[in-house]
Amino acid sequence: MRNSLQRDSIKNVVCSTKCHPTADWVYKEVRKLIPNISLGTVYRNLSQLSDNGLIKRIQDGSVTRYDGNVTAHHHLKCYRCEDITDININDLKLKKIIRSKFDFAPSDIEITVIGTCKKHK
Amino acid sequence: MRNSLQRDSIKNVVCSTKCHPTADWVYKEVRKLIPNISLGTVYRNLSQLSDNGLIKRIQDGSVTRYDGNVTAHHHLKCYRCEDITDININDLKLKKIIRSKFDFAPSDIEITVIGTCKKHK
DNA sequence: ATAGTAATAGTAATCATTACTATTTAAATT
DNA sequence: AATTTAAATAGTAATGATTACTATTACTAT
Repeated sequence: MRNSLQRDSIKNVVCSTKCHPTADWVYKEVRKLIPNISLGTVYRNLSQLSDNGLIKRIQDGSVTRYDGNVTAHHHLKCYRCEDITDININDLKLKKIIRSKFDFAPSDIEITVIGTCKKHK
Repeated sequence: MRNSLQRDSIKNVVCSTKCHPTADWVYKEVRKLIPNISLGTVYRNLSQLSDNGLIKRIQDGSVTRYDGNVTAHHHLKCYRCEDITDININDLKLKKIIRSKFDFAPSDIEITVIGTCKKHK
């Protein structure tokens, strides 16, 4: 993977927000820095960056979002404000149960909790 | 919601498989019974059925799948065979942690475990 | 400096899903 | 049983997100 200003900017945009942006949001932000960047370039680089583990791809219903937080974590999604928040949950016990009870070797666990956040209770 | 042969057939197709079918798969199956059914009818009814809690909508990456199992459950997804299996996990403790630690009122928890199933270990 | 090739901009194509519309049909009412 | 009403349908067009294509540009190894 060769250096490019476009990819650096895309990575920076994703990594300097906690809003779990969509490709389109990233496109609009990056255009402030590189006005003639192509939408295809944004998609290609978001894929490439997540394939290489430099950012994370997360699925929010049918829309794909990206996350600069690449450490293992899970998500809270408030259905009132639509905000997605990163949380840390110890899932070692869960992994153990999956292995023993279901004879399944887990490589990744995705936990999304839908509900109402403190701002909207 | 009025009776219709189309909707009944769609519901039957979804409920008599464990393969978590996509809209297109359902369309192909239902066409064996109703050859001139419209794809739009399949989409509309799948939405309607899941909005009314008669089937479940599940998100598999960017593709939407449907599940005739409407009881609370979670999923194992083998990345070798792509199979999705329903599992029961007691998530009461997790809900408690979410409430107390993150001050978040969970209404639904989605757990997807990605890994390799017993057939492919 | 040059060569080789990855990356880009711009655009077209794809694919899943939704919207539209004239017609059909379930089922409530007479 | 005939009539009415609105929900549902088939067929098709439109949408929106993502991917593919291609000529050109620009990293980087030699």
